[in-house]
Amino acid sequence: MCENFDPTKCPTVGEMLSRLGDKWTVLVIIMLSGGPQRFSDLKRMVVGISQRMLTLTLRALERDGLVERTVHPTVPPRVEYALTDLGRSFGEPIRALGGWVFTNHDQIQKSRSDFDARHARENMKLVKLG
Amino acid sequence: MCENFDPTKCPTVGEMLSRLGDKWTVLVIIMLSGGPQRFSDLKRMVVGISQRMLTLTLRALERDGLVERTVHPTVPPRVEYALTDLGRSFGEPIRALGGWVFTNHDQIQKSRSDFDARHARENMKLVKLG
DNA sequence: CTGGATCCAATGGGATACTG
DNA sequence: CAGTATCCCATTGGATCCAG
Repeated sequence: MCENFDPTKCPTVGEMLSRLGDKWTVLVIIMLSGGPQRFSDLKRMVVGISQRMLTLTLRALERDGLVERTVHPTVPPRVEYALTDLGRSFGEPIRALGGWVFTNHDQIQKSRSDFDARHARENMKLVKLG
Repeated sequence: MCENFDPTKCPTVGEMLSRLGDKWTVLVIIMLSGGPQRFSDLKRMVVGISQRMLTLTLRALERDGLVERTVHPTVPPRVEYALTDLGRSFGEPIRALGGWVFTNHDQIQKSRSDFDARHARENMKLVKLG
């Protein structure tokens, strides 16, 4: 991947992969792909996320320019988060990845259960009893 | 991503994303994309990886059916790792992702430095001195 | 050479309480 | 409502030692 391109850009690839690999980023992006959302609405939509992690996730996405944060100076405060053009374009490779997993899901699952079965048999030998 | 597809497959998407987000998986896949490699060769190619993490990474990839492990019963032992067809096809969405980061690298970096500059200014206010 | 077992430090992330 | 600060636990990953 880095062979044909500027190697100095490779660390950024690693950083974006780490971001994708964290527990919440992709879910938040998916939820925002339907349109802007308020903080508390996102918290409700992304089931299981904590206040803290939603804040951290949104800050990271904002810093990378994938999400735009808009504060409406009303009372009570109203803050909206929306995908930027960059954020929306990011959805494309993500969907490609998701599509790959969907199409190959069964093969992956079969491979896993086969592997686990093989490994279980190997462990049986060591027990020698039971 | 999950809207139009079988929702039971979504956890697998999360698992594969976590795998991609770990520190070594993508690098190992890239190194194997040129052809089969021995354990110690991989350890040399993937600079900085520990024995332990190379083992864990390869096991995970083998379990998912992306990598095939072949033991040649010689002495000293010779073990080769190769991408399967599934593993090679996985490279496609990964490259798409990498390509996206490469093309948008500068915009991401600019967004980050802008964000950091803004945030630095905000923090200055709190210091009130210096 | 391949890789399992163990110990340890760093990080990720949840629960809770508090603020503007 | 939209966060920030703190505490705490689970997981990740590096270093090292050991074995087939």
